[in-house]
Amino acid sequence: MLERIHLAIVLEVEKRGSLTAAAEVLCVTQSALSHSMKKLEQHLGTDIWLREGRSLRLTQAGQYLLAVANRVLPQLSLAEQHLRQFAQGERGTLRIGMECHPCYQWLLKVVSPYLAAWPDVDVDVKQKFQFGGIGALFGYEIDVLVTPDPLFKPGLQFEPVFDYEQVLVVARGHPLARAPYITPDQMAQETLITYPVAPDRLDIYTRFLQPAGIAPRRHKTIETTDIMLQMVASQRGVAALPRWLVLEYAGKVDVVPVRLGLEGVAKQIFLGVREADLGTDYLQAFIEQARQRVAPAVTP
Amino acid sequence: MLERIHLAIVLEVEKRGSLTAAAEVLCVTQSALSHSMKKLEQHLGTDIWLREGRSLRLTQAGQYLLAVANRVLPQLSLAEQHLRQFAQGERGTLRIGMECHPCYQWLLKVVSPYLAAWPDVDVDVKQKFQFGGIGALFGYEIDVLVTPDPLFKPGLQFEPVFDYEQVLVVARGHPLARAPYITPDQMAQETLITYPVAPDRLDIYTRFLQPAGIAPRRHKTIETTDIMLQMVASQRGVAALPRWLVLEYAGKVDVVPVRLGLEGVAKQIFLGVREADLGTDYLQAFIEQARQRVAPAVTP
DNA sequence: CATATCAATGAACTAAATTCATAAAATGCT
DNA sequence: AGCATTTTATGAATTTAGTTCATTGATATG
Repeated sequence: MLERIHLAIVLEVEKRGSLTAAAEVLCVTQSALSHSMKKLEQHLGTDIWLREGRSLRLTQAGQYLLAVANRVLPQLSLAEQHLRQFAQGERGTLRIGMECHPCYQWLLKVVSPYLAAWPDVDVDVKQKFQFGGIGALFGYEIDVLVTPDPLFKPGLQFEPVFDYEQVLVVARGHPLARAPYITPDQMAQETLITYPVAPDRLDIYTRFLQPAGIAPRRHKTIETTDIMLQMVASQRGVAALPRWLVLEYAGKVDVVPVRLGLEGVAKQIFLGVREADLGTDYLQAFIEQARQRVAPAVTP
Repeated sequence: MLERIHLAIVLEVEKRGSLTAAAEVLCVTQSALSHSMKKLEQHLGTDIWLREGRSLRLTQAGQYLLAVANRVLPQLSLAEQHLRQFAQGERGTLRIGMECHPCYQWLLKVVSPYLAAWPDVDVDVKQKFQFGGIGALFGYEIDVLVTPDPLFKPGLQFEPVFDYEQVLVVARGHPLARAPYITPDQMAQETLITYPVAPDRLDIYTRFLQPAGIAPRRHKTIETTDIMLQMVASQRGVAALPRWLVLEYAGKVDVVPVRLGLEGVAKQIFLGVREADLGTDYLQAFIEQARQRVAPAVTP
């Protein structure tokens, strides 16, 4: 079989001019090279070199083999280099899962400096998971989960990366727009617009309406934040979003945030990872990057 | 070191789904594969597979390695296939040396069917040699020498491929055009046009003029056959060429052949090769092709 | 013409790969 | 649930392959 060593020998002999010199570079004896190549020649049924006195001259087959060596050997050493980068966590694909719709805006701000700092790492963002975000993490579908619901299970590690307040968003002209805060019963007359997820995963239900036994007049779902806010601005309904996100849109869309209840609804976003991956440099670096961006930038 | 076998294992495990199945295909035991890959993993410092129960799932590094395998392995097997073709003389470059200017026309007729029959063989034609045609053959500059002057030396083999008559070419309106043959003394008044080679390699000198102690009035040299015949047609001189070549040009240029002396000058063209190369299929095939074209085609 | 250098070669040796035997874990089947 | 089967991992034994050593023959070099 044609092996890597044969290509290396042909290349090195051509570079150094003799078997003896090549042997030195390859850290074996001249005899070893002679035996190796003789075996290859027997296997192929053709000589690689013409033996002219005490020097070697490539045959046509040898010249071809040299061309192959020049082409293939760099591919192998590059592959090894890349694999070593994988080993040291300097290269890979970071697959991020999102279980928190509005966090996308925040994620973009984390990802862009991260990509600059880790040129050999690709980032992939996924939003749909067959068995939920935790399942995707366990099943190696994703490497990081961005979620407001940490689930402390063995093998996983969750870490809070930022706190924010979930608020009600209403149009500037809305009757509730000037209230310091709203009470659950005030929602009974409103149309609520949310992302299309189960109500038990929406804080406005679990932490505001359900405890008071109130339901909104109507409930519509919309996928994208932009359209959702357009709808709110045009008085088609109200929505619940992070305060920082509302403030970011303040200049573009005519909406205002209102506190949910006297105390407000406080939230945390967590980054979940597999404990086994904690040694991976580029993953650690991502968590670090996310932590630094603890206060989401707000355009006043 | 990353070896061919490692790539083969990764590829085959992915194709068959298990180490055990791959081992069977690769004709070794499952244990051997397990040991091999463990060693590679230790060398690289990263796992190739995630061991999940009794099945293997590629890690990111593993997926990369698979991609490398898919790219590199075909290159290696193609290289082996080509080398085996070199070995069996089914592939190579046939470097032809020419020591006989007018033979070029003949060569083209041999080469074109040859190339069609041997698609994996390249043909290269050379006309200048530092140490003469024989030297080029010995020095592996060329593989075949087309020459009218065989030199029977040990290690070389010459074979006649065709006979022809060297004739004088004169314009149709030339005084000698109607003679059945010319004598050396008739040349004393003529301008002789030849290829630019030493006179002792021109038959008209060595076998016609010199024996009679005659020299032509003038001697001009021209590189190409076409121009040479144009010159002859326009009465600027006479030339010596193979009869078949003159007949080929008969339709296009107004020249006629005249025998040199009563007996004419008979010539043979030989193909010279190194004896060591006689086993090479594509070389043998070339000689065979040349032999079949023993009578140069003549357009009447 | 002596000396040094280089490739080839056979035998001895060494290291590496492979097998064998077996364990541990997990899947599938009754 | 329990048993048979399948799969990977592992340590020791074995075999194979590769390497070195010692030497020869050929050929440049001074």
